[in-house]
Amino acid sequence: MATTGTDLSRMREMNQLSIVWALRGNQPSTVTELAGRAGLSRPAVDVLVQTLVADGWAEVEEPGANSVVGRPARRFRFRADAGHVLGIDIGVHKILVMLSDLEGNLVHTLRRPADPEADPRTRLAAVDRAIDEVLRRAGMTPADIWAVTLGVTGPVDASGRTIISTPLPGWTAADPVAHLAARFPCPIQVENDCKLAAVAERWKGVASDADDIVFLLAGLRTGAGLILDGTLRRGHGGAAGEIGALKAVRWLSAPGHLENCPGIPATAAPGEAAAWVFQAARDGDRQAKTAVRRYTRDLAVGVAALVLALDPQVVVYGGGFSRSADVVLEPLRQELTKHCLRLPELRASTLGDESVALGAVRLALDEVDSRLLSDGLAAPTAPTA
Amino acid sequence: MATTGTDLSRMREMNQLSIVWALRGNQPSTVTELAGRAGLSRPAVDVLVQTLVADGWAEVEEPGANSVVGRPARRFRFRADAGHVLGIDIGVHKILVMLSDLEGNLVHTLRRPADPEADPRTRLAAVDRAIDEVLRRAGMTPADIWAVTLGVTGPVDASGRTIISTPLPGWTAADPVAHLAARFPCPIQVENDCKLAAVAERWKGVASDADDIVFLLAGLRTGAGLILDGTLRRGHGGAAGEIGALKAVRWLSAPGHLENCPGIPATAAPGEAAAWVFQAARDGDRQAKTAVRRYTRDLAVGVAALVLALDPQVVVYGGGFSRSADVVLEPLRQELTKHCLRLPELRASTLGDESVALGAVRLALDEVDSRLLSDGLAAPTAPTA
DNA sequence: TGAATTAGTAAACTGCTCAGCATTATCCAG
DNA sequence: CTGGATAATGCTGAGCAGTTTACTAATTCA
Repeated sequence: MATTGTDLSRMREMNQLSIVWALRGNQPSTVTELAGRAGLSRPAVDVLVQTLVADGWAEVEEPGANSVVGRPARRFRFRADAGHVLGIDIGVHKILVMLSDLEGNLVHTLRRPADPEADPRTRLAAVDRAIDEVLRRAGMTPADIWAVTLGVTGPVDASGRTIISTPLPGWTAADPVAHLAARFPCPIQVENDCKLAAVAERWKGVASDADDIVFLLAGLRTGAGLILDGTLRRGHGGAAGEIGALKAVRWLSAPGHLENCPGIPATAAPGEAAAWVFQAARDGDRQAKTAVRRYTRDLAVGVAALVLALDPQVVVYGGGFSRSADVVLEPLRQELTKHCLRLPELRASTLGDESVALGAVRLALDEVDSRLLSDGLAAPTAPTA
Repeated sequence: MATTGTDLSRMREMNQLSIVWALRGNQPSTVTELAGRAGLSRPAVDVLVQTLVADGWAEVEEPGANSVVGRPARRFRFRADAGHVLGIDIGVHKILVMLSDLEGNLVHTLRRPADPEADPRTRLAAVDRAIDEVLRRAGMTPADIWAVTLGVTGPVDASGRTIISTPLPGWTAADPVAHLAARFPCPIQVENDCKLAAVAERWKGVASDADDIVFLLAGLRTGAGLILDGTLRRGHGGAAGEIGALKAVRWLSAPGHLENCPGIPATAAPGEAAAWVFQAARDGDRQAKTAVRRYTRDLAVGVAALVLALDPQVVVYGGGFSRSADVVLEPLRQELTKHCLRLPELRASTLGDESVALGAVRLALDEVDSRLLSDGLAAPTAPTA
């Protein structure tokens, strides 16, 4: 807790930031409203907001039709389009690129299928093409981007590399940060997909009210992302949440119960088998229900370990299987009751397979914010890594 | 991230606090040194430190023999004895009371045996007597105490009550906060013993360099305390770290391997059996070594679950068994290698059975600090709950 | 004894917030 | 259409905190 001394200029910086925080994510606001929100006096807010307008961080909205008595107030709006960030999900089967403004509004979203067998070079080339397409549509250049966050499967270390256990072929040799740094001058971040999805779920998803969250990315692979006390926990080596690696936790084999369920039509695509089983279970098929129960039982051990270790408020069931949460959540709850001391809330994700890219956007925005907090806000320009 | 506006007086408060922070835990310091540490100018520090002296937070040390060239500087010292806190460990077999000044120096420590079968009323009465004795020796009254933290076994909720699973007979009905609040006007806190021991280990123990710590309280009971990103994680319901409740994790039965080891002399006291086995294993006894290996194997599953879930930097082996860490750590390391992706450092606690009370002191001091941060520092007086 | 060095102190200056008052723009009633 | 009521804006002076600069005081060493 090393508090450091403050002087006047730093104080002004902080007050200016508090105005930005009060402006952002709100309707265009009058000076009086901002003064209330930021806890400052009206004159102080006035001059602060003037300099924000002069620097390009905010813009004035001249008063229009106003049904209230008295002189109509000018309203100030945060210029969310002063900068943009990219959130990118590099999945096994797809690439998802999201372009967002500084308020987190999505400007463009682009989805491209990916070859599951592609080597890192090919995969990164596909990512490059997708990014180019998004920038082209938005009429932007890499210099307009303030931060980029990439999501990949497998644990990611501090340098953005995936050392151990990734289902992306050859990915342990890839250095995605270096690859993107060649094109983007701004900060570049790589993060594990489960962690990003957890972040998204707290930002725009089903757990926005909770500070302690265990997020399950359930699909053909199972993973977890942890948010404790409102912030993402990466672990010392970036490998937090990898409980699936424990042999007693059968997350690796759990989806097998679904894929090997008797009765799956031979016509079903490899990725569709699980969906078929869930639907069959929903329709009352006996064998399918057994398969789901077995899957849930294997899943529950790992979830219980996380719940007992962390005592979260909410467990979010997300990932590709979350569309079938209606047949999973109840048996999962029953299994957890057997294992746990205190049962957390169980919720199904609503963000579907966009959660990873969305979480990447949020992390990129956090990066921008932390730059603002440490460097203060001069004119809005892209920070350099 | 709701930044709030600042004005001059708040700024002064913060700078004053930064001087206190720079003063505390250091040798008596000159104004110039403080200015460097706090990042303020010399004149500014001078007037701040003057008011600190006037308020009773600091005292001057007139310059004595000084071998350096130039005018000798006055030195200022934090008045650590301006206030005191109590850290109390209510164990099954013992009660340990620590009285500490504001710098964390222990003024008095008192250990009293406790009846394992005592009901809560009797136990709390014994605690009262121990507290009275400590206060008497220090010549203090309850009004001189600024914060009290109690450590108990079993998970503790936000109100300081232990709802589930405690080895203290009848304790679920006890309300220790209410009991102590009748005597102490200051803030009172109750916390789980494993969590407190973890805090102590990061404060004065073997993990002071780490921010992500899994602490094991190993004894006839096994428990865990978690420190992530440098702060204690309680979990949403205060039950974080209770991985031992999982059936696949055999922490409940693990110490049984030691107690049921053949060859234990009948003369050994019930609590001494384990120590005998550890010693025998150290001496090369075949059966004892097998017992230790079995114990370690059961222990390792739970540790591996925590390590995989959290990816800590350090695992600290503490509690009553930590004296025998030399025969446990190596087999534990081998077991963990089988389970984990990334092996954290393994360290043996050096605080022994004082860690819980010491952690309680640290938490009480944190309480005092957070009061200072939020309320600022007027004259040093005991805060009221 | 005087030069060098460092600490303490006072004054001038900058920059910020705030309170209060005059000004301005709008609505509405007569 | 006009004057009064209402509320936002703009301006000025007061107060406060920290920095800079310069000066004085106290000590050591040659």
